[in-house]
Amino acid sequence: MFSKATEYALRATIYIAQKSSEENKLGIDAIAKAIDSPKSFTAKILQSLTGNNKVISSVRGPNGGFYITEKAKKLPVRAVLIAMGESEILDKCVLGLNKCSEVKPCPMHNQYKTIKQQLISLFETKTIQQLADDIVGGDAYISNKKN
Amino acid sequence: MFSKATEYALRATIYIAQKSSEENKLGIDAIAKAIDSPKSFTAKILQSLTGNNKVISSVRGPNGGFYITEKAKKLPVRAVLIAMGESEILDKCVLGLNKCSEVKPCPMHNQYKTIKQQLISLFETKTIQQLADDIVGGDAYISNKKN
DNA sequence: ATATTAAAAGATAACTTTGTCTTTATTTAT
DNA sequence: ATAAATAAAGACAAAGTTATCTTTTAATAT
Repeated sequence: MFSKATEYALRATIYIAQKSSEENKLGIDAIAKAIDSPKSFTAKILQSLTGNNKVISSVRGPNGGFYITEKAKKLPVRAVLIAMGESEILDKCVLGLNKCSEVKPCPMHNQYKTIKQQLISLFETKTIQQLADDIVGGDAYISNKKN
Repeated sequence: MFSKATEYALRATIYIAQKSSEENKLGIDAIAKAIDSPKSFTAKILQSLTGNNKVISSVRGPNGGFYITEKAKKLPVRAVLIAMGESEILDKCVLGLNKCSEVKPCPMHNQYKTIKQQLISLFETKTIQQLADDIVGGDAYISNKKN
């Protein structure tokens, strides 16, 4: 569904929300290892999330690293997609028609529409915080390792 | 959601189902023009659909072209995804975790699962014929042109 | 101030996807 | 048989994505 970059962005964001705080930041090595992603590529991706979009925060230097503010934890998961420029794919025509709409629907439109709405709603209502909490609570996992 | 190639494949298949028959085949020029896709690239894609997977049929030479059998029209839309090797994306973990499952769910899993099931069901139950009929009946469109 | 640490920024490479063009093979019509 | 039409096959090019490595900048600790 999403690009590798966005998958890593989602995993990294959730991991940072779960493990870090402003007092206890995470380095790129720890993050990449935990979410099983290529380190340098993940570093690049995190830059997309720390800019103006501001899903995660970072500081350089000793004891620096990545963390997420309490405020940002309350952002919907879709904020990550927006920061990665991949939010539109939730809303795109499944046949790739740019004219597809209520007045000129593609033959999949009407049935696909209701699924799309659920997708959008899911990414819009779920917060980063909630996902992190599921992991802390032992109800979900984010490890991708062999064991 | 899908690659350009798969979008073109879906559009081409639906168009062929709508406009052609074994007695009245469609050339690649007509198809590419109708679905607004790059001609040579579309030709390549159609080759993927005419092989063993056999969603569409073709014959070379004068009065040759592409068409679809009545039997193939009854295939689910997912047959096109399978032929294009993109059927798995309907079933993939949204965070890209290969370990994600009922017993070890990612934090999106439980809610995303129900949406995925609807997606799979949609592509599994809708047939190529049904989509083509919607266009013939004037209830749907497949043109991507400016007007 | 200086050294150290860690992210930011930039250059580049490998791979994949998208797209084009040319040649070949096959079918039909004459 | 030959010519013409058309898809199949193959080689290639352009663009985008994924990934790595090096250099720079900023923050902290000493």
